[in-house]
Amino acid sequence: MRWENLDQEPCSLARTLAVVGDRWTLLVLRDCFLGVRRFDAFEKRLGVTRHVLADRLKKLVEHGVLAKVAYQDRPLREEYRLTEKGIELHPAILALVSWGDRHMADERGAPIVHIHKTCGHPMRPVTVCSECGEPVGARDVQVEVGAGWGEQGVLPQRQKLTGGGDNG
Amino acid sequence: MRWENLDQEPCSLARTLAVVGDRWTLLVLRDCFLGVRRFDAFEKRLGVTRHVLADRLKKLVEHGVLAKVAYQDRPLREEYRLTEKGIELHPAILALVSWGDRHMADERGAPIVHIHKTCGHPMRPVTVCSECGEPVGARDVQVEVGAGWGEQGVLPQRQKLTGGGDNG
DNA sequence: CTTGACAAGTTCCAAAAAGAAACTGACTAT
DNA sequence: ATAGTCAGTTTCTTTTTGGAACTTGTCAAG
Repeated sequence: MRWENLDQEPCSLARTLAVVGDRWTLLVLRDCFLGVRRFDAFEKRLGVTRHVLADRLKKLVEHGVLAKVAYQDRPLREEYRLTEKGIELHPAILALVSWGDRHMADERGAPIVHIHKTCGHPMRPVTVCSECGEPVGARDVQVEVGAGWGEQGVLPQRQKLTGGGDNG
Repeated sequence: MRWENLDQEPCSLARTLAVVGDRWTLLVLRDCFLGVRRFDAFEKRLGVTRHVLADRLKKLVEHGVLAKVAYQDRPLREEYRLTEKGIELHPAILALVSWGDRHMADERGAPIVHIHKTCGHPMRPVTVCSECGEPVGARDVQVEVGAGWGEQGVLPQRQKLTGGGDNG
């Protein structure tokens, strides 16, 4: 399968990865959440080549994750800002960061700390169920075919996840 | 910056992406959560080339996200199972899937539905603060340098995110 | 008027990675 | 003997990336 066809897959993860499933794209978005907006700033902070950066920014704009906004005329200069669609990637990025904090940090601990403004404390993200509000782990969810599935494939026979628990 | 140095960055997202920040790796993990364990099964379901699949599985094993477990001798056959470290990627994958359901689905809706076994309802993941339990959005968090930051860089001047709200 | 700086790219080439498809090795079934 | 299964490896071609220089429009200094 090729990258270009990934957004046709009957899988929301594949479709999401068609937009952000690239080594640089998520780092660009991380910087967007930190307030970076300009081409040069992305380049200096990320160490990505201008070539690739231009391509990734263009794709993010095409997918409506970023918007190009002029901040001066003569010469025309444009910066990149998160759209609402882009801002909604925050939970996903937060979850990836949290995993890295837990499993990839060195002995000094997490490189950056997230302060929850509402309560004022350093926080970790916790994933809960939208219906009952209880925390959700991998073993607490069961997957079923939904309306958008189509006819293309079939779910694999469910196996138990490693480490105990019951997955049907 | 090269892919190989990414896990040295003082950023948990970069370090996480050094492990899973690849177009195929997250799709492999998605299938792991669906119960897929064998080389052939991954290949058939993903449409990835055997070459790349072998490479990604090897890297996931090296990083301790998957474990290789023999399921028969003569001939030796091994399958890949999520470790606890791998299982903890579930919130991140769920968040990416949820974004895709919301922003990349066609008119028929989400391809697959997640049922929360504890309460029995179809669910979306909601990210809440570990300290106060309130939902957390991008505009509710403030980023500060933590103990693991080192001396390598500096946080950018914080800008307001697009679409209202106040980010200090 | 010429030079230099700034910002946001584009162009060019060599190197690395990915795609496609055949090949290997240790078996089992017919 | 022949074919099939499974988990890869090898070979070859195409695509993508990394690195670095070049372009365009404008302002400021000398």
